[in-house]
Amino acid sequence: MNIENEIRTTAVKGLQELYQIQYEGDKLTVNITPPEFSGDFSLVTFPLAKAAKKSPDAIANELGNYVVQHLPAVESFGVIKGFLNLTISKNYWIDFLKENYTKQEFGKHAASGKKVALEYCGPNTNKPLHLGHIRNMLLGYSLSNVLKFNGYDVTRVNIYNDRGIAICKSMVAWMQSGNGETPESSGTKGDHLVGKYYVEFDKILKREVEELTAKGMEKEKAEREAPVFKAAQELLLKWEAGDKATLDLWKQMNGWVYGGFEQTFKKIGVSFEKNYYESETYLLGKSLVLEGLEKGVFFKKEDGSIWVNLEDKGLDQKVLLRSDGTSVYLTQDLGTAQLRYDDFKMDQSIYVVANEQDYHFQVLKLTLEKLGKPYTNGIYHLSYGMVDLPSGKMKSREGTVVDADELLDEMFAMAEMHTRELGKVDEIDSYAQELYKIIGLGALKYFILKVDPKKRMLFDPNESIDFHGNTGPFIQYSFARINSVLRKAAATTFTISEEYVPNEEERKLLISLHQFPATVKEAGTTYSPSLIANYVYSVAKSFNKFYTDYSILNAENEQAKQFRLALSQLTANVLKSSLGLLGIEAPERM
RNA sequence: GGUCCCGUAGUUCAAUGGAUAGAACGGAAGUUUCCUAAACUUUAAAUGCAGGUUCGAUUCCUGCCGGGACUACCA
Repeated sequence: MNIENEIRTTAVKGLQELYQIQYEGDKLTVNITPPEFSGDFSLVTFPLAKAAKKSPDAIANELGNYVVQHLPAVESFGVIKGFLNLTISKNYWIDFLKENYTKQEFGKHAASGKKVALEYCGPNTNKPLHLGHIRNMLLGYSLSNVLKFNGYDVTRVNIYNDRGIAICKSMVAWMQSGNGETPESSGTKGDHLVGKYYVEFDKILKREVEELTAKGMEKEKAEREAPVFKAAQELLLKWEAGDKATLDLWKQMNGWVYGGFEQTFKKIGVSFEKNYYESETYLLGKSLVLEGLEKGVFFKKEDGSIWVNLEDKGLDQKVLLRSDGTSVYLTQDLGTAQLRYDDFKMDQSIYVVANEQDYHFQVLKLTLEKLGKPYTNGIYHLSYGMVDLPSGKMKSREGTVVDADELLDEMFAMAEMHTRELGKVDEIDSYAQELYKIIGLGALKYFILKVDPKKRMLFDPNESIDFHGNTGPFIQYSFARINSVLRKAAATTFTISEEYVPNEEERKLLISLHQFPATVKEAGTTYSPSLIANYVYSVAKSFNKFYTDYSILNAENEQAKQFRLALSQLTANVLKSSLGLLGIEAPERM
């Protein structure tokens, strides 16, 4: 139990004994005391004034006395304008350091037995991954790490939107103008090759629409009547009918895409334990819809289409099966949800999907609820904000997407450039290529993960991602520097004296490190890796200040040296763990 | 039209209803015989507008202004 919670618990007892009032511990406000006041933690007494029928200052004094008497870790208190500032005894901090500095995984929770399935990425198979997918993947992967750290049994899953009109468009264009091009024949990455023909489809379509409108046809009609569009629709029908040639080409082109995706996943450092494919779940979805129709929770219209009515929930009627019996997006998602539950029987199912699909997920949950599915309540949509460009939303058709592979390569090149500029290559040369990747990825991942997932964020391709200041490399550098010191110390255990009195900066750093477990816990319950990013930055900053102001290896005496080495060790562990939770590697040197 | 989200320094991001709204980049000025200067120090600079609730509002409520998303028998 951390000290903050002990303060809460003790204060709750105090309120009961002093004023006979019942108060819930988590409703008490306990913060780290701002630097301009003396004390370590502050309790706000204003909200208690009414119930206790006393002034905030009087409560603060009485409660302060109570806490000091009943909680040995608290040695003194001060009261300023209704704020009760508590000072933790130095022995508490010394013991805290002693107990934890050797733990590689300080703060990690034991397994709780709770199962979580976490879906992220969810690409279409007709074009390469872009910056939007990068935010998605980084969030999903990081969150999976955080939940594991907090004791959950997490399975990472991906869902491929591998069927439908989009992939048919790429197929048609490839048949018309591909001349048998393959990734091998042209040396093009598979997903990019298929994406090229998706763009090609649009070009052909545009040309044909122009020809038709020149002959006097209206634009909307021309878009439907264009031969290439009709060909794509026919291909979709053939696919649904199980036409062998169509299925073979579909499998081949999707195979190219999966090969390409696999490379990108590896490059960015994410992975999945299980893949789902909509082509394999839509039939199950259909059967669920029919099941609902039989139960009378869905209804059929005259044209044969099947609907769910969500007007009682403040939404609309939504189609579940088209009049021709084919399935829609929602149908597939119903099937996927069921299949996943059958596979894992998980307590919670998290979907990392952009907030443009908020409405879709409301509908999905309510529809599953109508079907009476027991796993409905465990579904959580982590709705993250989209990545915008200065010009607005990214649109693949308008060519304004930031390609994932290109961005990653740019980051690696930037990392190399910065490292060379600083003249650091010589010492590390054989390790250099690996290091550029570690640093480049560190910069990119931190840049994205430090932003609150729920908020949309801006990416300006013309402004390069920083390597200085509040960035991934800053934290990586702090870690590398600590490591350098620890290497020179050439020891892994240190003798911490109970007599040692930590200075202000050491104390501040200790408090900061002490917050690590609580921070990770909160990041998990709020699904916000950004909390960890902001936290680890403050730790690194705190350490760097300490590092410049005090010498570790040449400390004024042996006591100080041993204490500082242990403090450095714990800092290194926390930095490494935090970065690891964000999916960022911590380099031993840079 | 309806539903939902967002407006914080020049820019990109922070701030469970709590003390003087924090950082970073960019701007200005400094720190290297000493553990890695991708660091550290100093400095100027912000809550869209108007009300309300509260001891206290960037945070909650209402209205307005501005931006965005969703509202397909697309996925």
